[in-house]
Amino acid sequence: MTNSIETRSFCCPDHSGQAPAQAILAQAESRVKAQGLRLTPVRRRTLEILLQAHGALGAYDVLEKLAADGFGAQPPVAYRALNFLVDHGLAHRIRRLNAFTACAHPGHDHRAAFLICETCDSVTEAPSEAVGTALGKAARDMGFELSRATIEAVGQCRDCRNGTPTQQGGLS
Amino acid sequence: MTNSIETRSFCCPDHSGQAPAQAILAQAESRVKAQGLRLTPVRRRTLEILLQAHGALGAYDVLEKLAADGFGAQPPVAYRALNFLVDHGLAHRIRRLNAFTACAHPGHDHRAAFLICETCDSVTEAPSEAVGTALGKAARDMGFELSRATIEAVGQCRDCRNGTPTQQGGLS
DNA sequence: GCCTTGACTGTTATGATATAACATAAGATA
DNA sequence: TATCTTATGTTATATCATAACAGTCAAGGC
Repeated sequence: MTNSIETRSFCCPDHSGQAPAQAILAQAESRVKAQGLRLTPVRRRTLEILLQAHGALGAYDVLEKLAADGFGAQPPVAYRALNFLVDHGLAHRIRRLNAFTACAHPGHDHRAAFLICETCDSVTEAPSEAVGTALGKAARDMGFELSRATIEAVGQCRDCRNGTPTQQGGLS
Repeated sequence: MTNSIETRSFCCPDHSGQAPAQAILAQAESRVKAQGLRLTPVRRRTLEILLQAHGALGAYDVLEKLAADGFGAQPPVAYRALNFLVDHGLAHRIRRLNAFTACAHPGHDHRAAFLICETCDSVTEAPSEAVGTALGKAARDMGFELSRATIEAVGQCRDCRNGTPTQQGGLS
């Protein structure tokens, strides 16, 4: 493996270094507090785990890491923390993978679209204003009032198309 | 329950009568045969079950009905048939619901978007050319080559917004 | 301070969804 | 019919997710 952090540019550019993750954590902390909620140790650690992962993690992967850190070792521990993060815009659920990923752009509400690479399993959040607009229109044309949407694309990421596939499924 | 078939106009208009379902089955038969494949009894019956359902059905719901008809009663029986239908464009998988629904427009390949009503659980296939185009562009801008996508919207359907909610989760 | 209250965590138990692996049967082809 | 391929059925197990309840902790009122 010759993958320096620099060669893995496609997946999670925002997470690659230490600083951005710290920044996101701090941002999450204040954002959550502003809503009168608490970023408790489990929740904070869960977010850290997601931020450190390049790609999405299953709930049981997260659970394993939480348990190793001394938190509870039963599924509800992980699911509760993950659902909290998802409910408050700090993480996303990737349904196709039965997995979760940290939100790359917390702080502003947004419709998210995900690009899932079949070769390296990376999951990238793509800007999706236009997609959301188109979907909203299609729904409205059918008399449907849209509240939220899941948009997940499967294909091949830039790096893998360029012949520099990297294994990014787990922690870095 | 006073729901005549007519009042349930939002969900699956194409499936509501007997004739369209028969037409879709016939179309499926020839389409599959043209590809050198077979629409075997389990597969055919599975498609019928999906066509008769207003809304999406879970694999175990389908399995139960198949078993009642004398087919195998173990999960792989249902999953194999369902996966066959999905792989050949005769059904769709609704990931948010862990469920399956018959394709409303078989015969032409298309990107499908689904509108899932939170009130009555109906699942409607919406035209999604524009959504697909927007998503394709967003992906291309990130160097991602898109092969297929899951687009699922959650909200409230026309009937439920108009105050005529109907229970449409299962068979008619 | 300390007590109440509500939110959070941990645990047990179970439910729901999905697939691997292998044996048998049915269709197609020569 | 012999053979090959595809499909079906079964057993067993993997994987994902939640209900329900008991104990714990933090914040605000007294």
